[in-house]
Amino acid sequence: MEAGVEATARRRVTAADVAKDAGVSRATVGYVLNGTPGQTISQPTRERVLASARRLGYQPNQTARTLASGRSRIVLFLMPDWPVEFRLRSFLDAVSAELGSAGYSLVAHSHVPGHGAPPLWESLNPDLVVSAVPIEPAALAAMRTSGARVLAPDTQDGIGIGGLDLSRGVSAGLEIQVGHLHERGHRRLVYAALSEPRLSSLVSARHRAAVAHARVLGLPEPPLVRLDYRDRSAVDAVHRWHAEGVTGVVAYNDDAAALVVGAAVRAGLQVPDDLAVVGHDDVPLASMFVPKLSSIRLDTEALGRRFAEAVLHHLDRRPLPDWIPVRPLLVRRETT
Amino acid sequence: MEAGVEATARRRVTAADVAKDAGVSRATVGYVLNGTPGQTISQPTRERVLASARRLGYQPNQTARTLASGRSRIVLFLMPDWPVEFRLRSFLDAVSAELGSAGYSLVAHSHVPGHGAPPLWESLNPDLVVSAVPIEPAALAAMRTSGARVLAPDTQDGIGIGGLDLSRGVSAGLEIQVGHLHERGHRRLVYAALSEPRLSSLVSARHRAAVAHARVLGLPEPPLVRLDYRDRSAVDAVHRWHAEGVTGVVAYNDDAAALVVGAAVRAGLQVPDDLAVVGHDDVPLASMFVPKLSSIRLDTEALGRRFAEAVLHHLDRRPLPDWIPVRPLLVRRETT
DNA sequence: ATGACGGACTTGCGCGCGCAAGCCTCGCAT
DNA sequence: ATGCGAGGCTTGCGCGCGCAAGTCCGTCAT
Repeated sequence: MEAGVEATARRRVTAADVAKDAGVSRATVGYVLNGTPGQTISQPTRERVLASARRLGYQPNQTARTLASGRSRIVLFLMPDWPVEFRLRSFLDAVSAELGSAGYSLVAHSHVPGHGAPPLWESLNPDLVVSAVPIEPAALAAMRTSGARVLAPDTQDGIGIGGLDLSRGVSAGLEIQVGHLHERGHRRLVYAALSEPRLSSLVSARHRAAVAHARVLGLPEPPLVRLDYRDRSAVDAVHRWHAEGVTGVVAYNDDAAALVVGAAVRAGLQVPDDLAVVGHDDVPLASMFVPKLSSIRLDTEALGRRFAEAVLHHLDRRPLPDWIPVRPLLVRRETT
Repeated sequence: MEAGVEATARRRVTAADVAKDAGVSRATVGYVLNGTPGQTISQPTRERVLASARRLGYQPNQTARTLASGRSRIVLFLMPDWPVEFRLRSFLDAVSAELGSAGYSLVAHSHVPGHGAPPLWESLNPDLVVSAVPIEPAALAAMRTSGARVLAPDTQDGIGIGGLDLSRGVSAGLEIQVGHLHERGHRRLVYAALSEPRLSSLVSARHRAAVAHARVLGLPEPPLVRLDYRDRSAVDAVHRWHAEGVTGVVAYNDDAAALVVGAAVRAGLQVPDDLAVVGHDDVPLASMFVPKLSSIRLDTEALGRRFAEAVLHHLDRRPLPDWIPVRPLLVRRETT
């Protein structure tokens, strides 16, 4: 670490410095640099200001700007403490890129309940808080009184977000999972998930969707089974299913699918003949597993772009455009 | 969405409102609420102020506070666009919790190069930017002139952070991987990674560490092999290794290990007799795979706590305590 | 010559807060 | 009676910026 840096740490350059340097008033600097409409600035002055700003390395202080204008150009995206696997990641990247080109910064944050950190929405003063999960009324009130607009799902069920129905895409994926097993001749199904407490709300929401679609197809309702990869629960479950005549497993995600398939293989069952399994998310691992996992792939990038678009509409208080669903894709491999 | 909310959206309550309500000056409100040392406030006044604040639901405006005090109590953690898998996640959670209890908010952000979003450090005005990867001089200068202190690794190599040598833990893991294979009698090793461009800097750093440790043990240098799960590269590699007498694979992470093991099984090789594989990270999947993957587990939570502690020291400009390394753990399963 | 008008700026207030410095009012020592 | 110091507040400035409302001056129609 060079020592000179600290010495150079003089006061940061403000608009006043630029003004003095360019021989104009501070307001003029603001008008030039912001291109404020309705203000006419002569070309020579404009150039002098721009030259001074560049020369001094002027960086507007966003904090002051936020205070003065009342807008921070920050969007806070609140998630439950989901594991951020790579699809969610590419979703966030897409959202971030899209919002970025409109001048907004996305801050994605996983809220871990009950660790006494100061709430992020207070420090950030975001223009908009988008939450993927319902927010307790108290916290919601706190956000609103702190000036932010909040977009959160109203139902307990899902990850629908305000007008933006993300859960549509999810339930569509489920319909494909269930439909695929049905089509392959499986009648008795179960819904399998890892006993990961952080995901339990999502799990039960999806399970409900699975039940609903099974009913539509005239199948018996698939029970929800939570498995733990640290014990024998998966192996036991597989044996039980085999005895009971269950032949199809709808997995919450590819991890759950892998666990089931692994247990089945170890139990000596034939996959997919004795037991067929469909995962969800199509993580890279799905195609490395032996046997390769059938799964559902969502175009999360497209989803992210759509989502960002909707967020931008919301920021401008424009009515939301029609939500064109992003169709999930079935990737058929060796487990069905 | 209830309609009443918008109507209720009156101006947010400020310290001035509280002052008026309590019949004191605005400064007094500040002194009471901040417990400013060196200011004596009588008990009755203090209680009146606290009561008013509570009654009105006063929330200090952090933006104004940041502007006035010059400190935002935000720490920005910059990562390359690593896939945020679950170990990194638990690391971040631990850091966040630890910083939170000291009144700081952690904002973790993956910088995706070249998407034209406004840089986050400007909007956030963080007290400290901690970067896991080296920062280009230009960006570093920009951060510093915008007032933030910056902690970034000086070497090109790794994820060492300022004085906090995270890379120590990593290379320790590698030594265990290489040492374990060596101990099991393997002499010709390769270092296998996924051809994920986002990880390439980490991959080459770790590969160098693997080479270094192999040399220490008197083994030939393990070459770096990048595999792609979307093509036949893994299967081809496995065949080649078998022909060349390579019997041990040090994998960059469990994904890479899974890919190699899967390819070996499909090629009809015996794991671990023909080919032994050690992964890294011990993701849940590692114990679900067939065969179960041997792997390295890092206590990322402990690592996170240590790290946060170091960050706090830095924030207070206290000298860093001695860095006690967090020892990685070898989890031996079926692939070695 | 007079005024209206618009271009090209400047003055100044406000955002909400932290904090230094000032101002009373007591009680108590002299 | 006077001085004095401390407790308990208030006044007021500054943080850096956006933006409304001036001010000044040259031009052009009347």
